[in-house]
Amino acid sequence: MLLVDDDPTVAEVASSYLRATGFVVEEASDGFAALEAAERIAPDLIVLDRMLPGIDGLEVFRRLRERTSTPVILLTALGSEDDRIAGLEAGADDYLSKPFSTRELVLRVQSVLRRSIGEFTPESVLEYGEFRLDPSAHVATRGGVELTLTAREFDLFEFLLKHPNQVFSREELLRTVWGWTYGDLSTVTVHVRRLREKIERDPRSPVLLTTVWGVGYRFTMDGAADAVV
Amino acid sequence: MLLVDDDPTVAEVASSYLRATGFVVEEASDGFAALEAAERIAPDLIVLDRMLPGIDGLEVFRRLRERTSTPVILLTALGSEDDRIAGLEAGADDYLSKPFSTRELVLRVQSVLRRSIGEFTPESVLEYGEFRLDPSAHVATRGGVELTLTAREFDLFEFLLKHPNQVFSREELLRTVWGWTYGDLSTVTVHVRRLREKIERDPRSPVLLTTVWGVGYRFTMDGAADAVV
DNA sequence: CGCAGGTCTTACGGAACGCGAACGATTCAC
DNA sequence: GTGAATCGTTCGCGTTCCGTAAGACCTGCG
Repeated sequence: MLLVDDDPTVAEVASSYLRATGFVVEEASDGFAALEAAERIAPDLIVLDRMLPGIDGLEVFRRLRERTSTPVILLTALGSEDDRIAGLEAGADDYLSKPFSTRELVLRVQSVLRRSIGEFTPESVLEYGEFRLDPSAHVATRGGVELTLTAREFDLFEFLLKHPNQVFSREELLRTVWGWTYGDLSTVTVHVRRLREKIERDPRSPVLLTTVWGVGYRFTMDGAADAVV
Repeated sequence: MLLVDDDPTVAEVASSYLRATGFVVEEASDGFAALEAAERIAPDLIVLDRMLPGIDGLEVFRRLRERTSTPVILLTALGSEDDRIAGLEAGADDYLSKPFSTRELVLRVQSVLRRSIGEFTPESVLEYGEFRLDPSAHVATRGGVELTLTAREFDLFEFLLKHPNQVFSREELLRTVWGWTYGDLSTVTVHVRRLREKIERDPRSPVLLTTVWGVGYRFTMDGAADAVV
């Protein structure tokens, strides 16, 4: 997969998450590099920012279309419906407006790939200890017992499971899981609490989803039943 | 393949994309040229715009049907006027509403061709648990008992049966089952409700076709007769 | 021990969402 | 032409979820 975005932050967050999902991601930061890379690696999918230095994203898109039929997801700064229509008319396969959550991006990517290639997508089921999480079915279980998570809780849990033993600040979580660039950090706090309520044996003293004081949160599997994959 | 559209932009983008995919594409920009070309080159598939100068697309379609059984994909401008999509369902092999992504078009083209070639392979019957669904005969049964589904309900059910244990957003269903690029999402809601009315033991508390709050719908077979997978 | 900043808990209002029912419009069968 | 059937839409209602605010609690440090 080829990811084209001139904003290093967006590129880094998005690509790391896509990689964690199982995709092989190549990056490009401008139009020329994008065209060159598309030629070189022949990706099965291209995520393309509309606003690019040098050649405009749409122009890059047109040139791509001249020689290949690779699916393209278009990213744009402002999410107006007009842009969406324009993008679709130009032939983009899908469309996403910034800022977007990583979940949204992965969903679109999978949807497009599912349509173009078939059933296969790298992310099938996520397993970690006694936890099992199936994003496509949106089902989470602990030891076979289903956990009823809300959409946000599911996203948060999914992200943490994909990046275990790693500390994330509230800002980071807000950016990657929520897709916000700013916002009330207590939103994260509360959702972490609610998630704990559902996955921890004793939510009062968390073992899995722990607080790293002054830094953020971390998901770990310390428990005895650590038959990790 | 014959592509008929009076809009040069659409024709150019679509045809170049189809060619990049590997099809041999002939173009026509009005009804007469379309009929003439259809006669001359005997294409294996025709993509036909509904709105055409001179003879209307529908009229072209009827005349085509008089002398040949070439598969036809109809392009319609949604919302522009009273579209008789429902009535065309019987006649056209598929239809797509503008604006559409070119990839969507390619997918439909491939699907139609696959169908027209493998038309006589009787193993297109879909079975899942106690459900049995025969797309070619348009008959659905549950435990041998026939379910009287409408066209839309059948399409929806067919899609869900083909992709069990997977969540689909309303938007996704609208695009894949209805062939719309955008539209009223409550359309999906209502049809899901109607379908539930016919396949669920207790439609009030669905077991098979469940709602995933904030995400979409999912078809699952939890029931006892689960000899699947 | 007391303070300050960070974290947890609870509660609440608004918004989003899904559901049900019903209504025209249209089509098809007779 | 008439009536039944299908389909897409609309509206009101109840529910669920989410984000924020406010206070209590905890941790680290002087």
